[in-house]
Amino acid sequence: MPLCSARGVQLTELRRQILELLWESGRPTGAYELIEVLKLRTPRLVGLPTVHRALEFLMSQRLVSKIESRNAYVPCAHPDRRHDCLFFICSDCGASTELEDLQVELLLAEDPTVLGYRVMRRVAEVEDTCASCATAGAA
Amino acid sequence: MPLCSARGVQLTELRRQILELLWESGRPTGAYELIEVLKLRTPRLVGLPTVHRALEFLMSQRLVSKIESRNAYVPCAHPDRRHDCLFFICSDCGASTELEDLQVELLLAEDPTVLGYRVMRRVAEVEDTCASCATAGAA
DNA sequence: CCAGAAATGAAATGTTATAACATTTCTTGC
DNA sequence: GCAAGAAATGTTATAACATTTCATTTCTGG
Repeated sequence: MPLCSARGVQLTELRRQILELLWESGRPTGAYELIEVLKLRTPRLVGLPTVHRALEFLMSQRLVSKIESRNAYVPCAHPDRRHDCLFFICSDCGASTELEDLQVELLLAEDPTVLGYRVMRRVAEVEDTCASCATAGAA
Repeated sequence: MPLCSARGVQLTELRRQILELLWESGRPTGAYELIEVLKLRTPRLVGLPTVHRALEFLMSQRLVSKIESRNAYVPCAHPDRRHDCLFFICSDCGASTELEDLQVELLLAEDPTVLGYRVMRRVAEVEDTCASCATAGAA
């Protein structure tokens, strides 16, 4: 059974399309860039708020994450599980890797309760050149 | 010996003033808000690029960190040591707490090298209501 | 004092996100 | 089927955050 109908929400055409674009892109992609690509593929013109609403929906369903340090969005590999990922972003090519790290998850979950925080949202991002870009740069 | 002169850089009047404001504010503060407060205190009118340049300088000296999920800035408690902090941000009152967490630091530093990343920049932010706001809300 | 470097000022523009309201589309009970 | 309500989308305007560009001032070392 499709994930969205199981949750009682709709993965509409637009939302599905945006999610697809994010998977195809392979790197964190901004809302404006998504609009540009949509222009090339569909007859209708999609407005910026519409895209943001779709992204917001996709994030609420854990199908997409926002990379805060880039103001960009990436598809999430594990929408079925509630967990937090660590994102690695290459400052050179912009590619990102999602790492499921149980230790980081645990730490980010436990420390704040000591401080009196109950946690809803976690952001963990790391940036530098990835292996292939570092190799290319050294050559 | 003052930290900045020891490093061969200048903590000018403007930079010092902005750093002070951040300490006084007690919560992540945006560039536009800083300008507003500066208006009230100094005769001269400070432009947005000027503020961003000052913030950039302060960040380069590890005197200030940017909270990416808020587009806001906080003073850094440990400018003398190169390390990474975890920030807790209250979604209610907006207050932030800086936590020096060696475990998180270690994890964020080691995982990426496995993936072929060399790390320069790390972002770790956690958000939810702090203890006092949670208490106030429950009452 | 002078020359060069560093820092700041000012105007315009770029980028990202949201508010407010109208319209359309999709269900759902009848 | 069809009306009523909910959900989603369209549209315009505006808010919020950041950078480019170039001119001017201030500082610093010789």
